[in-house]
Amino acid sequence: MERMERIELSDELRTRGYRVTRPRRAVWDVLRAADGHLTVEQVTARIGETGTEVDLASVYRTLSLFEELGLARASRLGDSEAGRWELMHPDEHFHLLCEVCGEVDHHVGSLVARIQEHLDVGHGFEVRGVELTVRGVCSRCRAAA
Amino acid sequence: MERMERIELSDELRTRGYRVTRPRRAVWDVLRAADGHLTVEQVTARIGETGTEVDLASVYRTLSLFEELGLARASRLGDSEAGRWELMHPDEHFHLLCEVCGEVDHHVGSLVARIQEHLDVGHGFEVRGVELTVRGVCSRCRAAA
DNA sequence: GTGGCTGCAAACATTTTGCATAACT
DNA sequence: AGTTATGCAAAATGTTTGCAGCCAC
Repeated sequence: MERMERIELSDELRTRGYRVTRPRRAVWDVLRAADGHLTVEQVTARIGETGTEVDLASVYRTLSLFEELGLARASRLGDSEAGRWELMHPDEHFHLLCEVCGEVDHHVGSLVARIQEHLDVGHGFEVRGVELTVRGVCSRCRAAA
Repeated sequence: MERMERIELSDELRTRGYRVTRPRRAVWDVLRAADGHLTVEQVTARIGETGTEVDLASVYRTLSLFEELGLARASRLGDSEAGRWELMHPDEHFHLLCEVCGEVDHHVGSLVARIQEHLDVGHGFEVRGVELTVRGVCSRCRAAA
């Protein structure tokens, strides 16, 4: 499984003429393991924990590349300054943003697909995707309050 | 009408012990006139166009205050760095984000309300609000392509 | 070997903050 | 008059870029 993911990345890169490098593998592995929503700072820190050192700038460049290749995407949920990154995954899902602690979780379900079906925005706007974010308070923060 | 809006702001501020100042009126007027989604830079520039000068820092502070008072809110749609501000309005609406030019439009409709009705995220998450963003290409950019 | 990629450092963009002064009440 | 809010400047934060050397191909 681990190996498969790595091979997928190599293919994705090499097929389009990009090189497979240590920073790119490292960022990929971290995003893969994290399952969602890390800041660049967090990605870099987690890479560091594994013994490898990768420069912030390289992480930024790598994430931009991944975005370009359709492998990852950024979002800026909440009020925090920093962008948060996750690997692209095919499942329909939306985000649960806790207004207290700022954490972002996923919620998988058909809701987004159903929205998209019923969507008619008119005005000649060509719909390419739908993003749904639910703001609220997560169970942990409710327990703490 | 103009006057009414200004009186509303004064009440909102004075009721809670805040002062009614030139920068606060200026920011309010600009947001009111713009009907949505200006960066802080844009707000400041538009104030400048009316002859008044207000410092960037004051615009930031004013917008934060408005947010605290529930009068305005920020969003960070798209890939741009800068946050965009709009006045809070009671209508249910969601955002149309053009992936080409980056512009954000509103779309009013019952969709968001209907989503909220059918929403069951489980996990003890307390839902407070729903944000829907539709990504795509606006009619202008489609025409230009 | 060579061209793309990295690390480093410096630039850039956005937002926040400290402090003396101005201005709202 | 008393204090809050402003303007200015400096700092903090997040992201991008130029360039010399390194490494994947």
